[in-house]
Amino acid sequence: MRISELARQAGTTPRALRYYEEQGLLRPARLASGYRHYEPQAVGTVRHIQLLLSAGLNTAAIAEILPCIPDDVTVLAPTCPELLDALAVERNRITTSMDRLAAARAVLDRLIQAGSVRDQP
Amino acid sequence: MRISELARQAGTTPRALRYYEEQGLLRPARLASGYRHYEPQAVGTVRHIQLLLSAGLNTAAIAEILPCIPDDVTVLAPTCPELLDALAVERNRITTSMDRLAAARAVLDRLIQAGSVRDQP
DNA sequence: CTAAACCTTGCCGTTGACGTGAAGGTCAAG
DNA sequence: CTTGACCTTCACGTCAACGGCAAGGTTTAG
Repeated sequence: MRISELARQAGTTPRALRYYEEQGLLRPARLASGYRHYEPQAVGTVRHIQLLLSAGLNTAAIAEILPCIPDDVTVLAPTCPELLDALAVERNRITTSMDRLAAARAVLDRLIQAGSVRDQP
Repeated sequence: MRISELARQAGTTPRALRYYEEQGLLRPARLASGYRHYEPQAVGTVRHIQLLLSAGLNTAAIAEILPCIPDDVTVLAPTCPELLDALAVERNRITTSMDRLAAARAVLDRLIQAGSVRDQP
């Protein structure tokens, strides 16, 4: 498939896909015309990228982790053991972020609570 | 207290505090010399700002919400009812972020699991 | 065969929360 | 009274993940 089709199926833009390639996250084949050619499994790969990006990982971290994520999401292939540390680091980062989000949400919850109670004294 | 002392106590930098003021989050008094003068409670305010920033709120949203957060965190003063919508919007944003983080962490967990199992077949 | 709809590389623009000097005023210690 | 550690206001720089546009090549429908 070509870049626009992949973008459509993965819910992103061609520009983003070229950026991912520039960052070493994707390595599409090239047609004789110079056009990028993607395998169907690239859809899943891009979805993984987006997921990890939305979790606050940067492209460098994803580039390190991505090779360990198998094409078939349901079958976890033997991953790279030497990356366990990196994985743990990112896992901890995510947990820390979640804790901060929970704390911030608690503050908002208390404000919402106080505001709502005011309407029903 | 002056700006560097506040920065120290709140765990940030003078530059950030000036930025917060520029964005309308802080309104310190001024000495005759032109120096900014902060009340001790500003420490808590800055901590709230940092918390909300780390939760993904931007300074505009915080500027809207911050006036509703009382100095004494344990005593929730009557808040501004007209901001309940804005509060709910941010709350939902946070919840969405937490969900994404959880999903990403689950992916990492499965990779870590697969990697660890490999060492104990 | 031509026009529309793709694709390519290249390169500058954007957004948010600051960092980093520069040029100068202020204050406490010796 | 001077030195050094503060402080002030500009104002430009940074970083990440793209957006957008230009100038050109390719493919496909009619």
